[in-house]
Amino acid sequence: MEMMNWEHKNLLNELIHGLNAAKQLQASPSPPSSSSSSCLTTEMKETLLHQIVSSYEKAIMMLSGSHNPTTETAELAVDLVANSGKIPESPVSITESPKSEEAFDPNISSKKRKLLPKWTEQVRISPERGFDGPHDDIFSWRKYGQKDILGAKYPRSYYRCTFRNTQYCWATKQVQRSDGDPTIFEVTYRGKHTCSHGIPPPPEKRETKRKPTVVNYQNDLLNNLKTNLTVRTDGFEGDAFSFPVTAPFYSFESITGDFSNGGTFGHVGSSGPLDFIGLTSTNTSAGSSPIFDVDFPFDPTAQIDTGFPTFLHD
DNA sequence: ATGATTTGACCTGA
DNA sequence: TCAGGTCAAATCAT
Repeated sequence: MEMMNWEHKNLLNELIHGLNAAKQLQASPSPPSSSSSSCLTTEMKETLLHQIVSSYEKAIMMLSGSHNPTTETAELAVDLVANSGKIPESPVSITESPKSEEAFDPNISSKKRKLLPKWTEQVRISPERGFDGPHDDIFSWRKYGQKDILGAKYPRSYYRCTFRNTQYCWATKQVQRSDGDPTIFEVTYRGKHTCSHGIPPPPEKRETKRKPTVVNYQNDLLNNLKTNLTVRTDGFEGDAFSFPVTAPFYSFESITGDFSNGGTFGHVGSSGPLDFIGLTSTNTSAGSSPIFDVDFPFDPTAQIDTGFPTFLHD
């Protein structure tokens, strides 16, 4: 197959990923009652919905290279499910947050900071590549501390958003290497990014050309994807699907297009109600990757209007 | 020169 | 009091 660049592959993977989930959702008859065993459960639909939204967000983020709509959209997805008849148990380990205007408060108190949404991801690195730790999201972090934790074999590292002082972005993350499996890093994020990820707010709203810094982030992401990693989202309470607010993560084999082995993609857990997320579920067969023969109906390098709430504030 | 990281000191909440 | 989280001066990297 002709070499397709990483960005295209990732985009295709995400779009196909979302499409698969959407198809499953579509194929599921809406149950008149809760009796049929062939129908997806509400939890399964919820997971599918998250999957769809997540995939499209990731694809959009790759294309736009800009902001991060994920949390808002995750909340929307949860709302949609809730409105369809069931109030889901929180599928994302995010605690309620103060509203967004507080995120821009340069004098946000430590108490308020503690109320910022918090969630955890487990990131597996490839030890043979000599990777020290996860460097795996599009955001720009500055390390501000490291601490030995009682009973933990490895120290915990503390990072904050690079744009904390310039854009009052209060997002932080902690990285803790797992005692049991040193190839796994537990990354705890706190707070949504309110920054524009290095892009100075444009003088005119929208219609902005992508800045070189964004390209760098995307290149970084692609490099990381090449060198890294598999993300496990199976460590969460119950069988919830995690909604990372940060960059998309992939297993290496997904990116290289080899799905013949069962193709893990993002959610590789087997404990959840669904194990459909691998791309083998549809029109892939061993030894071939027909999904890569799809034409791009648009210019993937073009800036697009995502329609999501943005960080391009006045 | 500038920005990032390191690391001991300090702060805070349980 | 102590563990976890943050600050900030010193140091390092570019």
